[in-house]
Amino acid sequence: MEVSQTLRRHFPDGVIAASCPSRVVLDHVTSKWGFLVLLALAEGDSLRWSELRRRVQGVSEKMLAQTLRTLEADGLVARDAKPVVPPHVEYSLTPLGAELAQLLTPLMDWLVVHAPDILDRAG
Amino acid sequence: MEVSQTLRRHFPDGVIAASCPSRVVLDHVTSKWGFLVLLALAEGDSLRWSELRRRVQGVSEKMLAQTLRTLEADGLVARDAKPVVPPHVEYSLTPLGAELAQLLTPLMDWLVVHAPDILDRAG
DNA sequence: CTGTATCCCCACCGATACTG
DNA sequence: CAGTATCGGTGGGGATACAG
Repeated sequence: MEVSQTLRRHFPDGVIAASCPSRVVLDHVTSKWGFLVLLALAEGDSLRWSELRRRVQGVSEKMLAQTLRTLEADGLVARDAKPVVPPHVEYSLTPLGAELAQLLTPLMDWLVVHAPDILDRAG
Repeated sequence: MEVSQTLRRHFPDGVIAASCPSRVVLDHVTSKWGFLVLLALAEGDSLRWSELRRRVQGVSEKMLAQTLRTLEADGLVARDAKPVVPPHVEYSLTPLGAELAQLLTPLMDWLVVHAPDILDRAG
């Protein structure tokens, strides 16, 4: 197996610099809830706040808000607040976020399929 | 965009259960250093402890050891300690780990390419 | 060279209460 | 409905010293 040409081009010696900007985004994506929020939106549908809370099981209001704000600031998630009462807010992936989510989905697939074996072995 | 058939089959309602075993493995892979350690080994070469420390910039001895033990217990990383003095230990991906790493590499590619834009926008 | 052992902090996160 | 504000604990993780 080989790492990609892209990575080789950026890091010929195989070292990803601690100062590399990708570390920051990696932290966002691999944050406790970032991955699951992006995945929940990966179907392409807009989801309401309450629907997101339901799908990302276990997330608290605080962490959902924080995660959504981070991902929105990163340009990965779009927030659409309709000016009605009671409030109605929809979240969806931006084109950039959709690109990213396409890479996350096969990873989650693999984890779902192999997790039982892995945990059996690990005890 | 659509989530994969695999995810749909496991979670028809789009909800990944909080109790799903994949959450545990997801935590290992998305842990602060798990992703980078797997990536460092993704070239396929065996790496020595000291080489890993060099490539995964910023990791402490404690966290490298802990991460490697977790990944080894998960069957993703193989540890080969040669009975010589001074000690000589090599780490590599298992076939399972190599499968996983193949999904991680394109993700890191994407992050490296897009991180600058994302951070510019996010400030 | 390849780790373990220990101390300790603080940032993450959950729980709860409250608001437009 | 869709959040914000605040408090408190907890364990992840860094620093250091030590060991086989």
